[in-house]
Amino acid sequence: MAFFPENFGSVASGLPKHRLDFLHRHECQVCPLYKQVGLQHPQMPASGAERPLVYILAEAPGAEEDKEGVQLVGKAGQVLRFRIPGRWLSKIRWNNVIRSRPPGNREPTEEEIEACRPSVQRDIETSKPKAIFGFGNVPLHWAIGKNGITNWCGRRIPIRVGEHVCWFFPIIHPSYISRMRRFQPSHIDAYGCDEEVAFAHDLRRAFESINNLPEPVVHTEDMAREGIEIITGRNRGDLARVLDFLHFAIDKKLVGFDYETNAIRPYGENAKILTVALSHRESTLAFALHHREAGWSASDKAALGTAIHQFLMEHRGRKVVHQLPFELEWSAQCFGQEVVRAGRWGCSLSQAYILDERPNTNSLDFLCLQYFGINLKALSQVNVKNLDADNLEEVMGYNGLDAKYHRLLYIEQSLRIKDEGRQKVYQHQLRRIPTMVLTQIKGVPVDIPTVDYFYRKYTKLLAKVEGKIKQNKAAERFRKLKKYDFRPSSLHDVSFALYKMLKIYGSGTNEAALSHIKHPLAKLVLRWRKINKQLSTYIKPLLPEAGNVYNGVVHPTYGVTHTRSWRTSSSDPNIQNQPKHGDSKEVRRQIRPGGDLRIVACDYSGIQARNVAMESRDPRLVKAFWDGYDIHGDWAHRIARHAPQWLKGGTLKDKDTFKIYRQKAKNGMVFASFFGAGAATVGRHLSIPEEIARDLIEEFWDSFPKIKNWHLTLKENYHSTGYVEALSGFRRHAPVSYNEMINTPIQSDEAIIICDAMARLSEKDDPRLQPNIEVHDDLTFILPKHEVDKCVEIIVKEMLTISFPWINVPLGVEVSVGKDWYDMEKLGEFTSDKLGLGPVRP
DNA sequence: TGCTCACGCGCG
DNA sequence: AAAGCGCGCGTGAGCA
Repeated sequence: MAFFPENFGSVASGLPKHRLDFLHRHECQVCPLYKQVGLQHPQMPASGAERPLVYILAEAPGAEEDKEGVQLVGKAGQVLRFRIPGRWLSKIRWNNVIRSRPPGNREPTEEEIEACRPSVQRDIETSKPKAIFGFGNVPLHWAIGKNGITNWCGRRIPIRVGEHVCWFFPIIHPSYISRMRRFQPSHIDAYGCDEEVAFAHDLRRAFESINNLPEPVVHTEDMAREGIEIITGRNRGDLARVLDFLHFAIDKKLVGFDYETNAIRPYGENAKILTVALSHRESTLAFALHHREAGWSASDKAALGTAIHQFLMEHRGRKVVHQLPFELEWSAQCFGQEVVRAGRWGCSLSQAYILDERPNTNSLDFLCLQYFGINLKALSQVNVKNLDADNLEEVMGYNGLDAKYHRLLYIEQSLRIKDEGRQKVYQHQLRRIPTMVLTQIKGVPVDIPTVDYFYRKYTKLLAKVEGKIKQNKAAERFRKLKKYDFRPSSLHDVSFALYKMLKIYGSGTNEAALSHIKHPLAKLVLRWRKINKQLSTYIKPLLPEAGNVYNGVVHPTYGVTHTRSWRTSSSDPNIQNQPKHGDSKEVRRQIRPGGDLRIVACDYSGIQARNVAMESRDPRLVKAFWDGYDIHGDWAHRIARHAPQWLKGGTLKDKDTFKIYRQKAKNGMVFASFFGAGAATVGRHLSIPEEIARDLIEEFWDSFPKIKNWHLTLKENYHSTGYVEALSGFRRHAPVSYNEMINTPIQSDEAIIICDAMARLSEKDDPRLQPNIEVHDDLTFILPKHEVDKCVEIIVKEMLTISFPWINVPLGVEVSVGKDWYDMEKLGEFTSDKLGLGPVRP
């Protein structure tokens, strides 16, 4: 008897095969726990229903369980049993991955788990449950060979346990919930900690799904490899075969598609697509393109290029890939930008992200294990980092498997998206991909001489500060004590020097902490950090040797499947965090298109506050945006009334003072309250006593009752559904903290507004209207000087067009223009209501 | 040497 | 019962 299927070979990680066989053969006789004394119920048998629907599998018996001889009757068991509906109790069977209590409740070892596996497996084979609910990491690893319960919980995975195939539901271990709880919930709708919401919801969904579970299918290696054909280009007829297949696929509704390349980005001189794979139903074809071992002649390659281009332009179905931005960017660079919007595409990664936004859960490997119970990665031995050096057949095998599973995964997830009513959100997600890719390709112009100038300037500045640090008395003392130079970059060194050696009163090493310290060393450390940040984060990545700038253009990547809030992110290098304030801002001079070109930045003004109005529909806040009521100024006055000491002797009658305190009221009080801050935080922000802050907040909620209401409704909905949903339709799943719960809709509404406007501009197919940069509330363009006015008119109109029914306040856009990204001057400010674009005033 | 982690800090 | 959140990247530290 095979104790576990081959495709879960990783279950055995750590133990050599002979040792596993030994443990499986002799079971309890060789179990390290066998000889343990003092156990009241060693080798505890499974209990409960003989033919259960649900098999509850926990880690190991605890003290209470050992005493009673029944699984999950201790504290953790109570947490779990509290949430199991009574009608289910007769349909459940209980067991643990190991059946004897380990000393001191320590985690069971792999040896113990494997010694116990045959008996647990036999019990499952005999009792034939429809589903196994596995609690915590130990059963998860037992079932699929993976750790990471917080990533896996709430899913269902088809698994094979010996002769029995069933569904596995990973759920957080109740003992973790019990430990995290801050109070004991008195009824089923109360939750003692954020994680308990996830726990309860996962459990409820698992029970609810039992009666309409599909047949579980666990893919084997043979199933995975079936129907994959590879073409090297070395044989007669190879070219015809590829052309044939492309012709065959051209009218197929759903084609899995995948490239293997020798680089992540397609911009470098040597960037090449090595192999290509297409998959349709039972036939998958992977063929060589520019791989080192490909057998094509130059004319073959030209013919292939033409054929692929034609396929991309004329394919009438949908090409489905995993991580569409990648395939689109390469397609555009290698076959022409016109292919980006020529055909229809699908993205299984985007589907996964829309269904569940948790990070690190959206790789093809993860999802294939989730949906098909197969460990795809284990089937290939390719070196992903250097595919061109790898064996061609191996690379194509890998490529073919990927394309095949893109398609299969897409089909599975399409059903799930439909079931959960997520089509509309997925469509929005899909729409922003070509939009973002075209912005990536357009890139951002870098002025090389300026980069060079800043590099020299900041290198010198850094050397100067380092010289001063060397001469510093305290740093000298540090050197004598520690026998090495004081490093401003080391938090250890900084902390030791200031708090241990110099015995300065305080703690912490961040700017807030160090800025209060008078000692020159603290000042020097801060100065060093500032300069080093400029140099290493904003200047060095633009130097030629960093390899980010191609022909004077940098192409930051936009992530559209990474964030917990549906915002985009930017990387390699990050273009969304370039300094904008104070002295640091000057590095923006590096972004300069030159000639007659101008940088034009269009910012949505106060978009997040407007999102709060949209979400809450609070009458006073909504009115503020229609009538121009100055909330922040009003609250500056109110704070001053409650806490006159706040003004430190100044008066709000003075214009400059008012401006400063209006800003403080905005950030410290108004926005903080919108986002769920409490009295302690507001008091700290405003430097006023917590009790006064509490009174202010009370008054604030009296003024904006529906905002508070909205917070509470969000919480209620979150508790009943297990996720937070925004007006945008984006969902964030448990566990979500109270403040995250408030923030998520705001950020995701903001994201859909800007991405929608960006997509509309991009779809006009006018290269001038394709933004070069997107920064959450800002679209930045590069335009010829004489076309700025004309283009801004179109851009502003598109950005201010109201395209969602839930927008209940006017939108505003502020435009500024400059020769580089530093010297930007305001061009104008526009609002949707004044342009007659709506929305309708409520 | 390569990996993960915490921290600090830039933006929204 | 109380509660600012969302990113990416450079750095050192600790571990294998």
